[in-house]
Amino acid sequence: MSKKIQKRDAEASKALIITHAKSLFSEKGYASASMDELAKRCGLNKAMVFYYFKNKKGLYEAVMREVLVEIQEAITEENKTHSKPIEELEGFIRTYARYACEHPYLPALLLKELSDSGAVFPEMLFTSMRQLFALFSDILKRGEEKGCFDNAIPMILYFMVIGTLNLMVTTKPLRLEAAKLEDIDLDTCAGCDIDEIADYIIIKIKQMLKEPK
Amino acid sequence: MSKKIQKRDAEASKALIITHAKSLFSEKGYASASMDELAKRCGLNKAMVFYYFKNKKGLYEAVMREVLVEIQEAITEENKTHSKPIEELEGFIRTYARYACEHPYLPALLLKELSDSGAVFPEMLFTSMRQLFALFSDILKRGEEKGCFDNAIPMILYFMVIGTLNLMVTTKPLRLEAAKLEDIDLDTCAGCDIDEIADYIIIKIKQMLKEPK
DNA sequence: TATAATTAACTAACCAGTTAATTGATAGGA
DNA sequence: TCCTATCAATTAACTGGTTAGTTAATTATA
Repeated sequence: MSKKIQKRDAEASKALIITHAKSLFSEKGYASASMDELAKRCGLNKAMVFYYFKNKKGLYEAVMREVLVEIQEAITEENKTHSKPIEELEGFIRTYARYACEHPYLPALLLKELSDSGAVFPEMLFTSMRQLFALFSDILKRGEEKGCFDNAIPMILYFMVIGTLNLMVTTKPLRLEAAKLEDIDLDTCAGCDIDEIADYIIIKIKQMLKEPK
Repeated sequence: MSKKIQKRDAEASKALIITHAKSLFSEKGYASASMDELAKRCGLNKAMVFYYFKNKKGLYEAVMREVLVEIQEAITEENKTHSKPIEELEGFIRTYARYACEHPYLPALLLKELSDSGAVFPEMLFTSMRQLFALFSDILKRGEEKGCFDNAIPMILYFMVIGTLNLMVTTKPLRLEAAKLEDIDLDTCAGCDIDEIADYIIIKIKQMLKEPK
């Protein structure tokens, strides 16, 4: 069943649209992303977008679904390789960090959605985010039961982790620019790579969860 | 010099536009905010917007400037009442939290800007954010010199604080909705007020900055 | 030959920004 | 106190460009 190269390939066209839509939406945001430009980037006729995805919202929905499923699967998969809560937590943070850095459309799209309270597309951001948060929350809960974590409020800690990582990824160009100015002595971590950042967050989160003795 | 009520009042019209623009931009984002709708909300003619602010970008600039100056002044003012770094840090977090909660357009606008790397209006977001960050950074630096803080990377800690607070504010409606569902046992802190959240963050940040002995 | 994929050309709505005309406040002179 | 010239504030109506979405015809494939 190997696919031969053909002029017409529904799957290929669909995938092409999603790929370019991911970057377009994350660059411009939902409202400013033009379907004309998307078609041009894909090298397809604009009508194809509506043929496959009904309308702009439908395309955005498909994009968000793919993005969220991807990150969720990556993290869930990685999580299986650990048994101790501390290792699970470390894995969660490191995997999210790497994934966000390699797929920078994710933090951009997520922050845009979260700053809108899901104005464009509530329901599914909702379910997917809830599932990811549930995984994080469970790790902390198990850790508390085993006595290795103390005084954890999962919701706040969750936003601490993904909020910080998302911002560190999306503001990278901004921080690089700020580093060039030398009027005030300010370290914007412009040179830091994502693993260093993840390591630092891990250390600090661990410190936060240490039981006071 | 008391202003009498008159049919024509430039200052009042200008202020009216800014006020409604703040909420419109934070609700819809820059691209989706329509100047027609803004004029309707203000009860003014659309041409007034362009008469006072030249163009949409000019209005957005004015809005962002006001918002950022407001928060910066609030924090700088509060900061003067403290002398010890730990108290300064506490004050910074608590003031930002309260201000963000009382003016929810701030977190919405900030997250939108930061997720774009300042695509709409870079220069001044830049300077203002840098000044606010400089204040935060200085507090940590002084704390480290006095030996009360350890292993602080200001940029990451800054995003940890404002990232978490911004997200907790903007996602409040989302978290309230999530709390109604009971399929999985998940605490979304729907009932938490901003002071409790700020207190928790303060405790955790303090723990993170404790010198290891 | 039937059907799925693709296209060019179109529409109707919207939107930022302009313009020229009009209205209201006000200060100065008679 | 009234008249009026001036200028600032306000308006309705318009423009040109863009956008999401449609349609009917065309081409490739099995």
